Amino acid sequence: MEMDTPERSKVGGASLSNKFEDSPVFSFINSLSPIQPVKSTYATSSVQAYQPLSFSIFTSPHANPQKAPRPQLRDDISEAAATDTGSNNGCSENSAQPNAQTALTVFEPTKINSESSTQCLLNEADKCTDFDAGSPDHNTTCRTFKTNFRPETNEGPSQRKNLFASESATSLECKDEVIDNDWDYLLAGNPDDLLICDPSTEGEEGSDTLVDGGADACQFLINNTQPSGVESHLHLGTTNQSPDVLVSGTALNGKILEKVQGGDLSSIVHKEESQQQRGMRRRCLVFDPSVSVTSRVKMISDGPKPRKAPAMPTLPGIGLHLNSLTAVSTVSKDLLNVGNMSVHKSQTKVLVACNSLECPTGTSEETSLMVEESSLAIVPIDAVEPHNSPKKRRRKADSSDGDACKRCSCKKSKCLKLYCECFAAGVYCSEPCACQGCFNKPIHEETVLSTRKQIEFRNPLAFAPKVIRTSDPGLELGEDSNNTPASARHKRGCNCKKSNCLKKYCECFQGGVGCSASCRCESCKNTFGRREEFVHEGEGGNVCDKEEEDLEDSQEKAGVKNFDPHAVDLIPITPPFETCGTLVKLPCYSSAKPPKPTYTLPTVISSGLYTSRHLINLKDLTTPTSCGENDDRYLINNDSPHGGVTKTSSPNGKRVSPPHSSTGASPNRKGGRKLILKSIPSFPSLAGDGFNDANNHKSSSFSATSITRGP
DNA sequence: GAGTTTGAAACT
DNA sequence: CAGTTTCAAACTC
Repeated sequence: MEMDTPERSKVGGASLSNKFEDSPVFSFINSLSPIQPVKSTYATSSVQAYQPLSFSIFTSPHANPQKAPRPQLRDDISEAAATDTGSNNGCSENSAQPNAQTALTVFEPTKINSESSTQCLLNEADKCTDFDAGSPDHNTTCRTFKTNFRPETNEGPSQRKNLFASESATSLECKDEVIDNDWDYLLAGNPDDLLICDPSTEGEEGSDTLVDGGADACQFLINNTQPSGVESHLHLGTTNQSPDVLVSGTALNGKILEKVQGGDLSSIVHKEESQQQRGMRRRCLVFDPSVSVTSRVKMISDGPKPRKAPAMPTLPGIGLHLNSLTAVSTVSKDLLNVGNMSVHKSQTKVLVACNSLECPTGTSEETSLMVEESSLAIVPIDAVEPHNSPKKRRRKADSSDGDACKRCSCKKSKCLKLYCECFAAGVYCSEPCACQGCFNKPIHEETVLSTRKQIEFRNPLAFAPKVIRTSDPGLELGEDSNNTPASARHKRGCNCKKSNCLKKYCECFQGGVGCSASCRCESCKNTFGRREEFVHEGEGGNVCDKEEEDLEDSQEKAGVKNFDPHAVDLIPITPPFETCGTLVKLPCYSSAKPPKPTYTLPTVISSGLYTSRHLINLKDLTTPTSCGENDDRYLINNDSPHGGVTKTSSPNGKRVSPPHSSTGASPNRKGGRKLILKSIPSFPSLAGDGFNDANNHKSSSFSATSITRGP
């Protein structure tokens, strides 16, 4: 295609990092790119935005892979693979199988919303640019997930560093391998779709902190094929590919699979690196992100003894803070626009970053999940970023469109009290925060933990989610079972007097749940269910239908956005989106009568954990606004005797209700993917049993993260 | 953007 | 445990 030249140029340029010129990778790339590296002129696309990042990995200036003709790339790759097959070139040591037939397909592009992906990508790019590019202190990490996660994957390359979805990525793949950066690349066919840049990954394997280089960070580039007909785009996986195949492919010991798919055809290049040679390091694999994630998770448990993460590793990068995710007020929109999600895994850690378009200006929120064998932590990637930086402020301002990205603004609490939403959510403050004198940072980890412990000692439920959605409220709340399906209740109950539980002052209302018997509110008019009616819920639901209309105005005023539960069906759930967006907000359906489909987003989605060792909070994986059903989607405890999908405790102590039998049947789930977090430690309490509990689950820790697609 | 209102958290 | 104070978010102008 006409695009070939530029792309190749880009690729070549990218690969031509000074640093790596001598590397075999470089050679390989060259072989792939006959065209002399040229400074990329493709600046427009998001890809470009990423490029700096991607290249930063190699510490070289970047070329920008823009729309490179996928086919071309693929072809190149295939050729390279074929060529390399006989060679020791790291890129395709093992069997490159140019033949699409053999390609492993993990990914189903068809269900992904290409536009969304694209858009997200663009945003990502911006974000990358915004956040990372300029932050010398931060490891630039741009991550984008554009793929679907699949639970099936059992194994993956133990350490994957980067997945590049663009041509450049492709070229880089090989290079990387040689370089011994431990990067794994996932090549997604559509460069637009995916781009992951993780410069940080340069650390040695086993390096503890992402900050340090994110040494082992595993990043996935997942990409969605763009139906747009970009035939040239590379696709990962095809619709019908069975996960098994993928699994097997990934399962190859020490083998690196590089898969490039273009359209229907996919080619896979298997790279095999003997573990003896590279130990855990495995190279390029193009595959479904889910696989990656899972693999990583698995690795965590299997991997070398996890080192304690020092300070919170934070990768500045593109990402969506889980926290911010909560802020999304327009769920459906957001879901559609879901940003990216990337997972970084070091031997002992997994970093997951989600980006969403929610942050319009690239003020994206970045959240990273760090997982260690014994712990799971979600931390804002940019947590270490200084607060109040102009950049941050700008972001915050930019997020004015909604709650997205909004974080704390503590002035006196040092972000060490529950006043601080970040702290309360179990996450470190990050760039979007406008706090002053903040101690809620990785560098003050001990202080944070001790404070947290102190607070928990005082109130064991202090860090528990304020709002719990469950299909069995009674179960969650310890209340008498009232059979209110999927109703969520404020765990502690509000105490509103003047807001009538119609404003965000009311935690119940904010959480999109009705007031419960535990509330002490006055003149409750909570549209999600009034306290007075709570007692009647068991009889028929608690929603005040008759007042709904009148209350809608109130909700709107309160910033509560209407959420169309059915929108989910419309949303092509890409893992990233789904993961991010859904985590934040998913429609809750009551088996009976759904509460008014209005949801409010918590300002901060708690999902983090401070400690490297202890799982702190993922509570908002099952965000307050999410229902148990959704929770089930995301949190699954395989260890559970219930067959893997059972009540799982969120890190934040939020319990996840087992999926209803009906859940699977939910139309909404149809075609949906699930993100499964296995064995997430239960209540993250640092002080009490929760802690132990978490430890009990420690073994499994983040055993699995995946999104499964429904039938 | 500044000031007010609100209710949770913290304190006594 | 109750009352008061402190705090930061939510809200209003």
